[in-house]
Parts: sequence; structure tokens; C-alpha cells
Amino acid sequence: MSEQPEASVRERVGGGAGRAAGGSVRTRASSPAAHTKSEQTRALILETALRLFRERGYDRTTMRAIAEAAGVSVGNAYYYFASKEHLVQGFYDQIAEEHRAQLPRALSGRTDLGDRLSTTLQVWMAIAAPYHEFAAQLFKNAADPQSPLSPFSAESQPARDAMIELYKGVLAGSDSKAKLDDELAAMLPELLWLYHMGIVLYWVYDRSPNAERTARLVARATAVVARLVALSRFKVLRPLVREAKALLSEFVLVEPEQRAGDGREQQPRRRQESQ
Amino acid sequence: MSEQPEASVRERVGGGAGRAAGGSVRTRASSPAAHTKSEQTRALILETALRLFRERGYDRTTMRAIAEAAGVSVGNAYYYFASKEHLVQGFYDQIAEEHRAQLPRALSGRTDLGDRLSTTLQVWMAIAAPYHEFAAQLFKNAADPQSPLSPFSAESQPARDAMIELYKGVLAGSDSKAKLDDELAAMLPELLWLYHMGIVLYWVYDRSPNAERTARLVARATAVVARLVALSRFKVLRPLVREAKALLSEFVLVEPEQRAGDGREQQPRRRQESQ
DNA sequence: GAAGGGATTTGAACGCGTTCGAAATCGGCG
DNA sequence: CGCCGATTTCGAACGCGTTCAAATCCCTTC
Repeated sequence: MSEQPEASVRERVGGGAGRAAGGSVRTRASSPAAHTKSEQTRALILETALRLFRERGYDRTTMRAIAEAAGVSVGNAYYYFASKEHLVQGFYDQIAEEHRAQLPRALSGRTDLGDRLSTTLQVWMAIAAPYHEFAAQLFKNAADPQSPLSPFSAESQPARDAMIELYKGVLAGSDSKAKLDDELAAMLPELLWLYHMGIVLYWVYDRSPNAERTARLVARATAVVARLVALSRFKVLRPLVREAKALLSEFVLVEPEQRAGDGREQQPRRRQESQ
Repeated sequence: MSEQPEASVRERVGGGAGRAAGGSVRTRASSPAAHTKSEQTRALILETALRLFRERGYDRTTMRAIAEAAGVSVGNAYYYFASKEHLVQGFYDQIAEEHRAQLPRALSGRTDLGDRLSTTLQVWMAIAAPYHEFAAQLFKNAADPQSPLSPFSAESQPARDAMIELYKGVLAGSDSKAKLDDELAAMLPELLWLYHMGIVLYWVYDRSPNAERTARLVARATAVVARLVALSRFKVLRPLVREAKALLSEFVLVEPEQRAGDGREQQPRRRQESQ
């Protein structure tokens, strides 16, 4: 039960789903790597699943339907993907990659921090917009701390790190960066990632047409965030800022030793209950 | 699929689960607590379910097991409770009620706002501690905006309002209340409820023994919150506070018209996809 | 006490995600 | 070519939450 001989295989093959994988399946833009037969099958299943998810939504797309549409058996789909949720990682990667690709052009010429932040979020929202309904359905899984889809999970770490890296760039192009103290500057990328996650959370809950409510929130909240960053240098606020920094780095931000290594290898404290 | 003829009945009867109960059940001039056979069955099912949840966890407790242990049929359980999730509301109510009951004694004699806040959270954590694992399993459902278990759902409104009311009391006993401007003071109970939800979120994710990590966070973060409240009067921060207030009341806090009425009666925008 | 009708109860059945033993296929070696 | 172990594929079956038409119970009314 706790260790099937095939589990490791499935982990390696299926776990690499659309993500980390070192870079084996990486290029997927238009030409699937598709060297071996196995990779072709895997790509076929993934593409079919994502298409059906987009067409019918997540819940309405059954594994049987995916298998049938892909011309394989259900068991075969499970040979490549450990669960239905694992099929979804492809979406995350897709959005993240597009975000990474589009951002530089959108940011070019902008130097105001607030400007750059809200642009970053606006670009993300524009890309994610078609998947809003889909995201709302998925959110319940993403919120589960145990789920591989959680933004805090070990499986999501590469994506998380990439996004934090992206925010480093957002900050680097800002003209206000020099004014900050080093400690805060070091934390800021991850803090902004957290802010991003917060906006995503709001977006998921947002039922207004075109998520315009979130758009308005971004416009105004981001200005506050930028002003907060600027205000952090004020003398009156010094002790507050110091304490806030301490709090965040102790309780919220990921600790270095926790971040080192893949984390995939360690005894994973398997969820005790799986339905 | 989208409209079963019996849905309304089930909604009325089952929706009253462990909570509001509208008042439809008392067909005859019977007392609300009601010793009718129906009430007995419903209570029996609920109690059995909560016991099994506590003993085996949520996922491992099947509806069949609940029904069998309660000596009824599965269908009967569904006659009283629209879904497995609805059975969980009982837990929320239980914890909330205990919190409400224990708090006055714990707060008596304390007048410092930070003190009162952290005490409030500590008492909550002490009560919720036995259900930590259970809560973690449940959290995925609670995070789903569509779920009745979401703290933002219409079904949770009575519990939410009660808790905001509770925080009014926490504030009322504080010696710093007089210093705040009226607008902020009016928002504060709901803001503190939000803070509470944030702590609960952290608590759910917290895997440290006895959730001591959360305990430490509460001790320190609450001090910051209290200091923030005090600082809000500073002149330099005036525009920032004003904007923050505007942001919160426009985007985060529940709007009055949304809050009016039960919300149970209105066409409920049924989730389009149910598995 | 009989008849009627709503409230309650039943359990088989549905569709789902997932599992598993076995069959089919592939690839390398004698 | 023939064989064998590993990889890949299959599909029936499992256990789950949930549904539903039918059966039963219980109270009112005559």
C-alpha cells in the first residue's frame, strides 16, 4: 500500500507531467518533443485533456472521456498521470510561460514601481482570463495544502521560484529600488509573489463580468503597495517595519533550508486519507 | 439535472441543517427544539456523522458507514442533509458556540486591545485544536467559493455575522477604542474577523506540533495589528489610512445590500458543474 | 376503523476517479 | 529467427458520493 513497485516509475514518468522534468519534455510550444512512442502518447493524452477541460470545464470532463477522445484506455491515462489533478499542471505551466514571454514587452519603458506592478498583474489577468471559470473549479484543489496543485506544494516549487525570479526583474527595472534597505529588498520579490497570490485568490472569487472588480482592485491596491514600500523608510515606522519584516521572514516566507534540494526525495509524509 | 422537483423541499429541510433552520420544519405548532421523530432522526444522523468524523477523519468516513452506524439507510441521510459537506456545518457551529461561551471569562479584566485580540485567538485555537487534522482535510472544501462551507457563502452568513458581533465585544472592552475615528471603528469588527480567518488559514496549513508555530505567530502578529490600529491616527499616515479604508470597504467587506435578507430564498446561481 | 395523502425511509443503481492483474507490445541478445 | 524481461496498454472492477422511484409510516378526516 505504501510502496508499490511501480509507484516510483509512475512518479518519475507521471510526476514530471508538464512541469519540472528537468527539461526533458520541455519544448511544447508547437512541436512536441515526441521522440519516443511513450512521449507521444503522454503528449496526446495531455493535449486532449486540456482541450476537453477548456471545452467542457474540469468537472464535466471525465477521465473516461479523455481516454476515449485520445483513443487510449483509462488505465493508460493513469499510467502517465497519477491523477486527474496532475493533468492540470499543464495549464499552470502554459499560463506562467506566456506571462514570462509577454511581460518584458509590456514593462519596457515603465520605471515607476506601482506602474510596473499593476502592469505585471494586468498582463497576467489578460492571459488567465479565458480560464477564469476553469480556475474557479480548480481552486478547491489548489487550496488543499496536500494537493500537488497547491502553490505551496513541493511540486509547485519550480513554478513558484520562476515567478519570484520574475518579480525580481519587475523590481530591478524600477527607479525606486535604490532607496530600500537591503533586507527588505531581499524579501520583496517573495512578498510581491505573495501579493500576486492574493490577487489571484480575489480573482478566483470574483464573479463580476470580465473580473473587472479585480481589475479595479489591482489598479488601486497596487498603488497602496507601492506607497507602502516607499513609506517603509519613514522614521516613525522604523520599528513597525522591522517587526513586520521579522514576522514575515519567520512565519510566511519559505525558509532557506526548506527550499534547498528537490524535496521530492524526502519521506513525504503521505496524506493519511485518500478517498 | 438543473431542477429536481424535490430540490426545494430538500433545500428547506436539509438546508436548515444544524443552523438557521428558517422555520419551515415546524409544520405543526411544535417547539423549535422539537422532539418530533423527524428531528430525532436528523440529530441521530448528525451526531453519528460527527462522531465518525472525529474517530476516522472526514475522507475515511463514508456516507454508507454513517448510515449504517446510525441505523438508517443512505437515502435517509440524504433526505436530511443535502450532501456530506452539509454534515460538517455542525462542527463549525459547535466550535463557534464554545468559543462564544468561553470568551467572556477569558477576556474579563483585560483592557489592552492587543491582549484581548490574542486571547480571543488563543481561546479559539484551544477549542479547535482537537479538530486540527479534520480541519485540514476539510479546508479544500471550505476554500471552494461554491461550497456551502466557505466562510463567504450565503449558508455561512449567520455564523459569520455572529463572529463579527463577537469581535464587536472584543473591541468594546478595549481601552483604546475611543481614540479611533468612527469610520474605521465601524469597519474594525469585520476587519478583525478577516484577520481571524487569516490566522485560521495559517493554522490549517501549520504542520508544527500542537500548531505552536501558529501560536507564536498570533502572539507577535496581533501586537502588530494592535499597533497598526493605534498608528492609524498619525498624521503622516492619514492619506494611506484613508485609501486603505476605501479599498477595504469597496473590495473586501461585504456590502450592506448584499448582507440584507437571508439570501437563502434568492435564485441561488446553482453551480454549473457538480461531479 | 377505513381512506387518503404528505412525510419519511428504503436500497438498488448511476457516474465518477481510481486500481489492478493480466495481456500486448517492444527491444535487445543469443 | 526465437526468446525473455521490461515497458506499455487494456478494461473490468472497486469504493465512493449521490439520486430516485417506490415502499412504508403516520396523521388527519370522515
